Amino acid sequence: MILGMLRIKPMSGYEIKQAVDQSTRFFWAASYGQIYPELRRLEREGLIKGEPSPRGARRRNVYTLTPKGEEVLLAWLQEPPAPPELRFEGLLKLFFLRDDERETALAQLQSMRRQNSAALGRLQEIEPAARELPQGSQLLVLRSGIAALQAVEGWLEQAEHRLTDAPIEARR
Amino acid sequence: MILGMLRIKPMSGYEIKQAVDQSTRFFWAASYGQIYPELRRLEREGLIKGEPSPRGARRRNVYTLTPKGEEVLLAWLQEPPAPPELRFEGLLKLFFLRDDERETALAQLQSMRRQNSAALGRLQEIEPAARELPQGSQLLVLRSGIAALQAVEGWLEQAEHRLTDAPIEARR
DNA sequence: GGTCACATGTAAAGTGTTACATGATTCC
DNA sequence: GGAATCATGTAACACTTTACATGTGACC
Repeated sequence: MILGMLRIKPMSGYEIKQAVDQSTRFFWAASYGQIYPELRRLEREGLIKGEPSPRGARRRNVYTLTPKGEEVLLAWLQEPPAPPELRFEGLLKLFFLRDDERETALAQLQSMRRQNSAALGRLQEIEPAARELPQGSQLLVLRSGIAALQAVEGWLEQAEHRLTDAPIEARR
Repeated sequence: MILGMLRIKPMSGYEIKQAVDQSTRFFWAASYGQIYPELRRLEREGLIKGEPSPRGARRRNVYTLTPKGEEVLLAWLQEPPAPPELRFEGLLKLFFLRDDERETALAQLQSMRRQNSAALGRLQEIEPAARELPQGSQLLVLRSGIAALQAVEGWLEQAEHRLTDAPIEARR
């Protein structure tokens, strides 16, 4: 991820973190605790090169891809991707809830929908600006997120309705 | 997750692992390296109780929820869920690929589609049997997975077509 | 006898988050 | 002066995977 970010343009660790938070966060997050040690390691391995580039008296290190780093990045970009990994606590809770705990299931579905709508809203807000992005694939990826969240949204609504409209005897 | 599984029925660590692999794996996975130590910890904390239940000379430990464990489980089931976490390497690669690397982007999309179709196929295979599951929510969760994967499938196809049909100049 | 599924576990390595610490600059 | 942002970093902890180790039982 760091190599990919640095191919877009040379950046400091702080800027990489910002870029992640503004772009890949939804499908690939990273914290300072990962980024700074990793920058050192990548430099030790000769894949990137750091250069002091202070702003006033505020120290700052801007990293650039080395030719070797670009090589490694390109090879990685061509390898088939690892299967996606997901950790979805909401679904897990739903899975464990029994038919006699419909109230709780409904509440969980509503929580999930709130979260999902919020995320979808954020992506949709970004979309107009993303049309100006230099690389078409970045817009593509954003739209994949929008499509997936919209599907989840639809499913959540349907599930909620099914629980709400369910047979009378279960309703009490 | 362990508490939830044990509420369905008392199980050994081995059986819990099997249950996870057959059900929640797509949105919540677990390895033996997590399960066995965790079973010990949960027993130490009094949330579950293990009992030797050998099959022949093959030792085996079956764990049951204690009242305290059930209490903790119910409280957890009612807490609002943590936001889902995703790690999707394929999207990350796509994100970093430039418009002049369309061949690679296409290959990655195809890899993703193969993976996605395979996963979707597995879920759809399960679906008929899942209608007989004791809890409606389990079927609900399965269908959420099917819906999400179908959405991704559609998006992947569309993205592939756009890349294939697009003129050499970048297409927005 | 060999292979596979049953069954439990540990050690090491790898991955990742959180909280903290430090200091500069900008803006109100 | 105080708060927010820029900027870098570490330490502790939590989490997870992988590989290995051990032994039983069923089936061919």
